[in-house]
Order: sequence, then structure tokens, then C-alpha cells
Amino acid sequence: MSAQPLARLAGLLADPTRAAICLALLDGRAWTAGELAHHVGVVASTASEQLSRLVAGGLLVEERQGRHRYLRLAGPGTAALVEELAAFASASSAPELSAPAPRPRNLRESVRRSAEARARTCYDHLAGALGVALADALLARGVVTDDSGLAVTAPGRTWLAGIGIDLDGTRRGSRPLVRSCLDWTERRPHLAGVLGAALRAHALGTGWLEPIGIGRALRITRPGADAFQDLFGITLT
Amino acid sequence: MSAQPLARLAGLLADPTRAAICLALLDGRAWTAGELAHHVGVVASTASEQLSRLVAGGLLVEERQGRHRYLRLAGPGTAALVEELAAFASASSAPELSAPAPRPRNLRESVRRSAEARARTCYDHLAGALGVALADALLARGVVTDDSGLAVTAPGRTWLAGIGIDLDGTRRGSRPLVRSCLDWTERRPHLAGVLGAALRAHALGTGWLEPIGIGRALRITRPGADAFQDLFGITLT
DNA sequence: GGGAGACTTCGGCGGACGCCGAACCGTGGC
DNA sequence: GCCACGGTTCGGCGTCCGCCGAAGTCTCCC
Repeated sequence: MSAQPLARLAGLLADPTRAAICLALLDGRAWTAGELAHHVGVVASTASEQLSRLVAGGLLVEERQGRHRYLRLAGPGTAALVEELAAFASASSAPELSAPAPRPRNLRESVRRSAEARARTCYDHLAGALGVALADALLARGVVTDDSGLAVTAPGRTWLAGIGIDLDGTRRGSRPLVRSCLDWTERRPHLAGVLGAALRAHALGTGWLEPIGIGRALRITRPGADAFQDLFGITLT
Repeated sequence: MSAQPLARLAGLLADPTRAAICLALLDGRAWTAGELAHHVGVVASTASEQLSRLVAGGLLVEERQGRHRYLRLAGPGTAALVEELAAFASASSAPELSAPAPRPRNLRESVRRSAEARARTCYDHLAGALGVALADALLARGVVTDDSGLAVTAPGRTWLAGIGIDLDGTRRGSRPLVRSCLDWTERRPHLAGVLGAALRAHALGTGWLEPIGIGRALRITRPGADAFQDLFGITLT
């Protein structure tokens, strides 16, 4: 109601350093303070201050282990908020907000980017070309419908259970069962929410996907490619 | 992807004055620059600067008429974003973010607040005790379901058409048919999206509700009270 | 045409903020 | 016990930002 809380929350994300930290944490993992400092390009002391601020504001939670301080986003709700703001910002038509050409600086960077564009983690669900293709496939097969708001159909639920994804088993607090999340590289929606998280967990659990290095990029394994083809009709180029 | 756009967008809402402006505009109307300046308690020149900034950032759009400059939120998406952030901020458990006791300063203010708590506009849909009661009623009657994401049921659509609310007629771009929006006074969800907007439009069009003064508060008329009772089973205290 | 009113531009003030380097504190390894 | 190392605290610097008042521009109305 009052403007103060809104301004303070927005203020937490209003700094490029803090914003970059939150975006990095969208990969869903817990990072150490040092990793984050290096990743966003500030000195350790600066990162420490900003991290404390984000924790105090409730956006991040910390976990201390020995001489390390691990940080991650406070929860799915927080991740969804950051996602949404980032998507809105990058989709904004205002030229004022568009990025000043963030092109890759070297080959390594370029390779990483193309891998991320193909398949990556977005907090706890799948994004990139694979994520968007999955969303399309599930819509086309009637597992998910968008008639009046995104929803999982009754037959869809059964079908998912048949391939080992049990949505009933997952306790859902107030978290939506399925949610749309705008994909930054594809500029089209992929699936988040409980279903999105379950899909990612299943793909990693069965070995369809595996992480590449420490980033958020994912590799599609040989059995994974077969599974996506057979079950979802997705042919990967 | 890059942190810059995110930080800039958040920065627009990171100032109490700009945040208050956006919250005021959540009533869905177009305000003049002077009204906004007075409402948020800054001098005209200050408001002018901040408004220009919000327009440049794409959050607001302006319309010049004679010597007046009318401002409103850029669209439903923008309103949803502001709503969501505000809800997240006020629901945040972090004591750091909670408001420092914004109690009413006089009787007039107090009266206005209680009217707003009963029924008010939230951008283009209904909020307050009435908004929440409507959401409950529509869920209880099966017009809307929350089984797997909020959705309008097939019989619900027919029932709505029967009382004069035609959802098919409204062109929906990428806007969700029905969406949940956390109510600030009730701390429970009410209905937004195309359905929420249609409900409000219908209630105002049929005279069930009428605006009180220039604020966002709404008065429930005598026929309105009857209609809410007969059609939705809502008894207003 | 003159004047009132809505809005904007500009200069300047004060405070807040983000950054860094240096010193400090704990933990873990040798 | 010592050292390396991750992280934190502190002081200080420069910048940015929001605010106001005063002057200026434009529109409408008489």
C-alpha cells in the first residue's frame, strides 16, 4: 500500500552489481561470495556489502560453511520475481533500457553462450531452445492447455505419471502448478512452476541432461536426445 | 540477460516518489501531472522530472491535452508488474521492508481508507473485500477453477455470458484470461486478467458500483448490493 | 491582447550510494 | 603454530540523485 516497501524492494535490484548477482543466482545453485564477486566483476569487499544487503532485504538467503558463505535466491517466488522483471526489462520497447551491445569478448565466452542458448537451467526449470520446444510439444500433445490460463489437463497428468513425472507427489504450497516464463534467448515462453521444476529434475535424474562446467548450460546426452525425440517428438539440430 | 536493463527498470521504482506515483496510477485512470504532484507530496517541478523519467523508461505513457499532461500506466502488463512487486514487497517477511506505521492522519483520510478497503479499483479490476468475496464466490460456484492454475471453466463461461459478461467478445492479446492478484488490504487473492477487467466494467456499466470522488474507492449501490447477493451469494456487511 | 494557470527547465544544495584499498578476523591445511 | 585464504569491516573518495525555488514557455479564457 505504502510506497516505501515497494521502493526498497526495487532499490535492491536497482544497482547493476546487485542485479547481476541475482541474475547469476537464477541458475538455482548456491554460489560462494567469492565466485559472485569474480563473476560480476567487483572486488570481494564490495560484493560482501551488496550480498549482505540482498540478504537483509530477503531476496537471498545465506548458509555459512567453514570459511565459505553460500548464497542462493530465497525461493521460487523470488526467482519468479527476478525472472519477470528481467523479462519485462529486456522486452521493453523503450530504447533507453536496451543493453549497449553485450557481445561476447572471446571464443570461450561465445561457446558458452551458444551452449546456454541450446539448453540451460532457469532457476529450477529448463530454458533455451530445448525449454521452448518442450513447452510447444506439451501444448501440442494436449498435456498442457492454454485455453483459459495455462493448466495441466487431466489426461496430461496421467501421461506425465506414465513417463515417471508424478505431479501429485510434489507438495505444492501456493506455488502454481504450471507457469509461463519468458525465455530470454528465444523470446518465447517456456514452462516453469511445479511442472517445470519436475521436468528438469526428471531430465537430470534420468541422465537426459547433464550440467556443463559450473555455468547454467546443460548438455543433452545421447539417451536424452532419444527420449526427447520419442516421448516429445523433439528433433534437436 | 544483461544486468543493465534490469537495474534500470528496478531503478525507476526504487524511489519513493516514483513508486508512489505508480501505485496511485494503479487505479487505472489518467492523472494530470499536478494531481500526482499533490498526491505524492512533492512540488510540481519535481513531479515533472520524475514523470518524464517514468515515461522515458516505458512504465508510463503520456497524453498532452492543452495545458494538461495526462499520465497513465503503459498497459495491463505494466500494472501487473507494479502490482506484483508491491505485493511481494508488502508480503515480504523481512522486517527491514515493512512500512513504518503509515497510520491515517485525520478523519477524512480514515474514511477514505475504510471505503477503499470495502471496494476499490485495482488498475482495471476489482479489489478490496468485495473483490476477494467475488473471487471466492466464483471459485465456489465452479465458474473459475484452481485445480491446475487458475482458469475459467466451460460452464462458467456460459454462466458469465448469461449475466451479460462475454469473454469471447473481448480480444485478448497475450493477456491471461484470468489471473490472481494479491489484495493488499485482505492479504488474499482477487481476480485480475481479462475476466477481472470484464467484471469491473460490467459492475460499473450496470450501476452496481460507482466511483467515490477522485480516488479509487467504489460505492456499492442499492441494485448492486442486490445483484451481488442474488447472483454471487455475497452478503455485504 | 492580457493575464491566469499548468507545466517545464535550470541552478544549486544536501544526502545517499557504490566502489575501492587496507586492515582485520576465522577457518583449514601444512 | 604458522601460513594461506575466504570473507568482513572501515574509512574515504567520487558520483549520482532527488529535492526545491525561480524563471521561462505554452495554452486557455476573458
